[in-house]
Amino acid sequence: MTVRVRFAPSPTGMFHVGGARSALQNWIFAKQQDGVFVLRIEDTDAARNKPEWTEGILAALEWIGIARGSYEGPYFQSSYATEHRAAASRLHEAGRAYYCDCTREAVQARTGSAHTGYDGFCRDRNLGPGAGRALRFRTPDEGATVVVDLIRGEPTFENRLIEDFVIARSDGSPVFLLANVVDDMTMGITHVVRAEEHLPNTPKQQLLWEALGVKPPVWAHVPVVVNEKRQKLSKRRDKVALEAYRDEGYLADAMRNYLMLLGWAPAGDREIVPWPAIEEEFRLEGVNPSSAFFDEKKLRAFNGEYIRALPVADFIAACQPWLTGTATIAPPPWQPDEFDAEAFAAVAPLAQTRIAVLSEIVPNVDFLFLDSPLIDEGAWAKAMKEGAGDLLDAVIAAFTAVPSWDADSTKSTLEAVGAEHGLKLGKAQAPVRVAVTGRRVGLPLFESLEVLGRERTLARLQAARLRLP
RNA sequence: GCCCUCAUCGUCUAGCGGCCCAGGACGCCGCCCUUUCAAGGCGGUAGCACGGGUUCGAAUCCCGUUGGGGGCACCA
Repeated sequence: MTVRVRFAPSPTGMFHVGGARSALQNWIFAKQQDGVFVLRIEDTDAARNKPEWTEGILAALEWIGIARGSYEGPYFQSSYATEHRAAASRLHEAGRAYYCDCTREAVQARTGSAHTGYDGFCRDRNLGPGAGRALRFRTPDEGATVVVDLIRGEPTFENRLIEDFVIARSDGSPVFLLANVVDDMTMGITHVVRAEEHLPNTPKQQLLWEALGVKPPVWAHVPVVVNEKRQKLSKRRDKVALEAYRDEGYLADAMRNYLMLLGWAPAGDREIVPWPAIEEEFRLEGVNPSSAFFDEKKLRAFNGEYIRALPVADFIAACQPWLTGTATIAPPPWQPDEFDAEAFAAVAPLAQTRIAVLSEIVPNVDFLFLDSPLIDEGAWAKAMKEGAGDLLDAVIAAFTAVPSWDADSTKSTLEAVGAEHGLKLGKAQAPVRVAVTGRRVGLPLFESLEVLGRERTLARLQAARLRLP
């Protein structure tokens, strides 16, 4: 029997990083088992559904390495309504489900609590279908349901504590618990790898599989990804959109590597691991059952490593979206025709070790493509202390006279000028850096000056000098 | 409240009875290198939640406590 797994997101307009992790885990598991990865869009909730959301899911999956065409689907839950309803009536006909006309208020009035579940009031009233009547699954009164889980062993649930839950609403439409099971059945799913938050649903679903006469799948509930407060990552309060990370300049390779290390570690003291090795070594059984904090600091470190490992040409190519702007990435501050690819290429290797996310490329190189640099006033105040004017005058004169405009020459020139003013190079370069780049920190100064050119350098130095007393 | 579940440095983890007075990584802190900042190199900081067992021996097994998380809809 071939292994079939599925990833079944509901379209919400953004792709949750936790979802990306589940998708990746499913994907790898399928690949290792020579199985099939099925994508199913759970679009039955109209409120959570827009056609373009689906495109977003496909694009996000593609970005992290799950390309369209390499998996089965996407299927849409909404197009299986017939199967869902058929299953519901089969369950009813078999006496495994019954109609119930209790309102939530009525149940609460009887049980006196909002959280004790349904009390089985309509179990034996033999109601037929009708307006205001939902279909409930009759759960066993005795015994226990044992969930076989690759990560958690065998969580066991006492059947008598499982309420008679609704499987079809009073308008006849199936509820998630049922639709999800029926879809998995019709798609021949053998292993369900999903987030731990679904564990409490599992006994109910397993009961449904059994009632429908099909052997339940093997489950694997991976731990949830949490925020710094150890709560499940939520789209409302946390940064969870994969797209947001992508647009900030996280590399897909770094992201997927990091995501896979949440709850799992390869053998040996390794963390940055090539994707093929992860695909080979990952084991669902080896996933740590406790929740994992999504640490953006560590993600950044990973990303920096991946950026530095890029051949320069690839690094330059990877920077393009931030150099031009895209539909979702803001354009840089310079005019498009002011961009000079040659100058950028000259400076790219210097930037490569200095940024952790690609979007940081912009503030590092903007001074090259702007008429005048964006001056950081804080940096200006700090660098332009008394004596800066004199120093700049001397630098302007010396730079004007330097025979050859290259990094070595400007460096030794500034060194000499600085010495005359009793300043070491570290101090002397500060005012020049701010005058030319607008910032206190940045790429190596003299290399930057070389690329900028003598005229533009001098012009900026003079402009800065004019601002000084 | 009920059900389920989890528990090694701040964080992600290695460890699956002796190799561990617990290893790696991120972070943080020093030092070196150095034209700023990075990168790189070197060093440091910090942990087996607690209490009982089991065992010659426990981070590793069992029980309990505490703490955290998830779930309890005619949402998915």
